[in-house]
Amino acid sequence: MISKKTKYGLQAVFYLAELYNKGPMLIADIAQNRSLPKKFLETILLELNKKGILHSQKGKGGGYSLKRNPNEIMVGEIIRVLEGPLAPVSCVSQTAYKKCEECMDEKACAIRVVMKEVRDAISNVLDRQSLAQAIVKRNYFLESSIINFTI
Amino acid sequence: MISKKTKYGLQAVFYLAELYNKGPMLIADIAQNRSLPKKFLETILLELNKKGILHSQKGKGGGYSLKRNPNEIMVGEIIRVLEGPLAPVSCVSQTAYKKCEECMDEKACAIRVVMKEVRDAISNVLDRQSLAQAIVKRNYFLESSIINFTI
DNA sequence: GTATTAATCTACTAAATCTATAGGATAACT
DNA sequence: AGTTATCCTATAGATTTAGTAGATTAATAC
Repeated sequence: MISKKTKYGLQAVFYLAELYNKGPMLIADIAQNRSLPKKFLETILLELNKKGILHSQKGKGGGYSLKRNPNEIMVGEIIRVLEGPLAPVSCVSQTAYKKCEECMDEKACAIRVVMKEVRDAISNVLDRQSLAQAIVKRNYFLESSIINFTI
Repeated sequence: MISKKTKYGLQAVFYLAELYNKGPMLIADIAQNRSLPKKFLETILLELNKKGILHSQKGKGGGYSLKRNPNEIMVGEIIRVLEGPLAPVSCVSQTAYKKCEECMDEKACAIRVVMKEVRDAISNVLDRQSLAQAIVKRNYFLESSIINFTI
């Protein structure tokens, strides 16, 4: 299960993606709009800023906005910044490989074989799907559920 | 990343899978053989026992063995017992659905749409792969790496 | 250049979870 | 009855999570 921090960050980023090109948004406004704890969100957005996902502007008229087009930011990027590697075990991570401490023989590890497949499966979803695509998909489901309701 | 508890449990279960039909194994032997902390392993195996993965026998000649054939135990089962639901967010879990606390409107959630796909991708790997299959796959890789080495 | 605005930084804390270990109870076998 | 091995409950230290407080820095407006 992903942490609240990651969920909050994703919520904020999706929010900014929907308002892309509408100018910077205040932390306070994002927090209020999405019902997120403001101070906590502050540290999350700061991290996303440092990792090149967001752009910030201080002072009046300032705030946060996406640094790149929502079409060019993959959901996996956000997850990696906030949650860490996608891989279920560090020994199959592509971006942050590390031998498992307790592992005696990596080659002879059945867990590793399975988890490699899991990592790839997760990556195939998260690294191929942009923020924009996710929103389109969400809107499609939302749309069809409204139609079902009104008929 | 999965916890050490889950890794230890998987190691033990794979070990028992390889020794299926060779009679019960002692916790102490499993722990020594796989270099796992014995007392911790004890609580892990107990949990797997209660959830119907393992069979135990007390007294002399006793120990632990798989309750079912390694072909019939999916890796996903073990993960669910030790780590919890496969889903990255509880609102897309098939086995343990629960509305996310911080969520305002599930239908309008872009995170949910993406994470549903992730859950399915993970499940497609873990719920279709038995302990026996994973071991066969591991042996195949091991085999071919030995061949590469000896040539 | 001063006031205002809004992000940045440091540091701290409460609560929960993880990683174990201790020690006695229970059951099975000899 | 004695031995063996799992079962059960409790506990404790370390780490992570979730969040807050308060001062600092930078940009803008006047």
